[in-house]
Amino acid sequence: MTTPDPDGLLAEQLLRLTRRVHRIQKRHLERDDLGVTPAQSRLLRTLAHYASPPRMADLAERLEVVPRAVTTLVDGLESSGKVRRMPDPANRRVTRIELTDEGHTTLRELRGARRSAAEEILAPLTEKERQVLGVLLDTLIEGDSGTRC
Amino acid sequence: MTTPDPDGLLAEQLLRLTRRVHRIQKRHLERDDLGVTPAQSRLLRTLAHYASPPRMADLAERLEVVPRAVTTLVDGLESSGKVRRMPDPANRRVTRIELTDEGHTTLRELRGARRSAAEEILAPLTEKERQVLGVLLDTLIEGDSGTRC
DNA sequence: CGTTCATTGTGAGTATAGGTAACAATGAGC
DNA sequence: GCTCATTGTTACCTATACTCACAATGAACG
Repeated sequence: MTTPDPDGLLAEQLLRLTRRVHRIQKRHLERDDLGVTPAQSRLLRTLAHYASPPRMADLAERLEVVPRAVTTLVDGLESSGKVRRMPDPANRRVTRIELTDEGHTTLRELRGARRSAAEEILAPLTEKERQVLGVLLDTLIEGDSGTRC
Repeated sequence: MTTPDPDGLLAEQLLRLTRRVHRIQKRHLERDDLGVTPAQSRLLRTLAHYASPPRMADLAERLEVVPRAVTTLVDGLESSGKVRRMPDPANRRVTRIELTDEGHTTLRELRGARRSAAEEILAPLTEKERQVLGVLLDTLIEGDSGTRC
């Protein structure tokens, strides 16, 4: 009651839980044999949110990683034919990333994997609790950009 | 309202948040220059929970990693003088892990780092919200061992 | 025009965290 | 004794993300 978070217990729970999320996600991805890693899956999903092909830098910002990390992810996805690097005619420094047809297909199949993984992870929670958790996590994530710099 | 978690959104928030936790934790550890990685910090903290020096296998189970991972962590901590491998007189296969004096000192200093890291992470939440989050995370973590096997 | 400076993506290398597989030493059961 | 399980470790592989340096390009400005 007095000390709900003595010395980072909550952060520890968070990390512990995430190792679990990671494992489950990986297992579901492997089960469906989609040939993408969790991080690649995230990039694919992010990609789908754009109306027009984003630049590498855009993806880096969205994914909250350094640009170099995006290069690695796109390398993998491109070599497996899920995305395509497209030169930007207006600015020859930028390359835009586009989903291929196969990428779209994978993305659809991925939805199933993601859904069942999420279901497994969130099984112990009721609908209501999931909503609450969602709000709390959102607050924490939002809080980041606010307190930054 | 109708679909609080369309296709693993919650899991994604969780992962995203954890990357943030990781970064913050790492930064705080580096700031204090304690010479331990986040995972090593976790092992040290786990170690403190035992009344008598645990075996490697015990630590692996508690940390939810394969024994091999513990070997690596202990290697690092031993080479920096924070823990000591002790042979078990009763069973010559097992090695027990003990905190050194320096390890105890580091652990104390670590508390500060952990606390400030946790504070930074949880800043956007009220006391009450933290409690709720704690319960939810606990439920999720507990749910694991239940549905396993 | 040329010089300087910022932007963009990437090569090279590193660190962290984790995993598998094989194995040697040891203990336990018959 | 022989067989089998346990314990930690050696050797190696993967995924993720980082820093640093750099080449190519674009922008600003004298």
